[in-house]
Amino acid sequence: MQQQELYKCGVPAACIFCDARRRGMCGALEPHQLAKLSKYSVRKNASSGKELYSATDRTGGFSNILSGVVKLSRTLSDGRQQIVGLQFPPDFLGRPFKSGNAITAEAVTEVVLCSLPQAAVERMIAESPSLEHRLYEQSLRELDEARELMVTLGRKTAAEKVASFLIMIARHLDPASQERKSTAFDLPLTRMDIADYLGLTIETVSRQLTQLRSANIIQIVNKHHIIVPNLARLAARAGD
Amino acid sequence: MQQQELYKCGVPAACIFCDARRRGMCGALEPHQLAKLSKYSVRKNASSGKELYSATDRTGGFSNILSGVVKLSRTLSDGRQQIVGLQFPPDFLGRPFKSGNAITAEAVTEVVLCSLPQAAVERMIAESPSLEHRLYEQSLRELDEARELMVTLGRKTAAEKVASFLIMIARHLDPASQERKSTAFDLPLTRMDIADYLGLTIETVSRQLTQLRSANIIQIVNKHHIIVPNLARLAARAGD
DNA sequence: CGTGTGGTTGAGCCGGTTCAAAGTGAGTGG
DNA sequence: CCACTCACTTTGAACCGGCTCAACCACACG
Repeated sequence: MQQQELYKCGVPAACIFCDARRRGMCGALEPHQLAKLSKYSVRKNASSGKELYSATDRTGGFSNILSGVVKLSRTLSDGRQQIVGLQFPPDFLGRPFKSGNAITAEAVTEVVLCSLPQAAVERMIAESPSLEHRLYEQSLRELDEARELMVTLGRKTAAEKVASFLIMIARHLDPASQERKSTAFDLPLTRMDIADYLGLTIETVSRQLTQLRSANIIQIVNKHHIIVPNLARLAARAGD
Repeated sequence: MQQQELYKCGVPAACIFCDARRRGMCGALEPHQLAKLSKYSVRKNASSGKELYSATDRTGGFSNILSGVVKLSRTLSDGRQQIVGLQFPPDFLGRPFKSGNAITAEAVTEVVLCSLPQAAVERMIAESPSLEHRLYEQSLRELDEARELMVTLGRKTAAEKVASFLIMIARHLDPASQERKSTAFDLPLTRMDIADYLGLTIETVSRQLTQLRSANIIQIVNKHHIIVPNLARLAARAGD
């Protein structure tokens, strides 16, 4: 078995079945590096609403998201909030090197993290170019998604925004849906979060969802569970 | 003189006074690497409106912006456009590794580029971790700016958008303005570009600018030249 | 000059917000 | 098991910020 071989090669027990090793940043590490890093790693659970790191408290260090969804957001002084990114497993959470940016990360569902001290990660980055390469690739992916969202925020109508959002969620929660033409999933976000993601109000989000339902493009079975019988028909409403 | 020493160390003549070497990606290279790369480099000029690379044509390779301003934008099928990033010297232009993203880069002013073939850059990235580190840092900076813009697009009023935009431009064109409290600059963008950056129409941009002028927060001397006597008063209108 | 391109200003409209009220459903305690 | 609560969602009605459409202005260029 391949897994046993890997184990023999010195992969820490906790990492063997970890998604971060298969698809996340830990995949860039040699077994001995992984062993070193895993000495400092701590498994953490956080429930919905838990702040994982914030503008003020920069001590949060870094983590791999093992399960759940995390939102990155910025809040203006008068309380207006904008979600500027959503992170799914096995994304890496945390901003290497300093940044003046006041961004908050918060769990939107139950979340399991593999948390690492900042110093250990930064040391490992310095000595492992392939780790830095992996992180660079993630930041480029985040940049692509950020630009996608900018188009949505700046130039799409409310209806197009909600359709785009549903497609984005489907892509993340059910990657295989590309091949098939239908999908179903549980929305990990509340209406409030969706509104903060799309630059809308909860009322508008709600209205657009019921409109998609009336047009038979989606079925809403219980507020969070959505069925999309025909992804192409949904995509046709996304505007791009 | 330091410059002479560097020259003795084998820095190519064309690179000696180049900003990309002092503050851009070339600063991460050893003289011999720089010499190698500069063999393939071509100085290019582009005038306003010139497409530097596009969704379809991915052959454009990479370049350093030596002077001028470049916009990155995406256009929806019906013509709606959103600018998703502005790049200033000595930024690096081009998306390493593949991306499904259909983003276009276009000169918004006269632009001078130091253009490099894609293969040469990717080879150099592979063998120089410090180069990749430099590029990673730029992508993190772009990500910070992208998120800043998302807040602007999603949650700010037209007046706040325009004020935020002016502050961003001041920061890039006159970095020393932080220390002083006033500044003046030539807007590198047309009203149309500003509108596409802020998710507004040209009319709204124009109205907000005249409103800032009426409030004596800015002076508009000739459509593009703006004077900001008191940056703090402008910042107070930016919303955050 | 006329022509064209980019910018400004005005009037009316509309998509999305605001404010208000009612609906839904999970959790809790009697 | 039901009644009660609380958080979230939906729906309705009125309002308003930014858009649309249209006219005019400024200035560069032939």
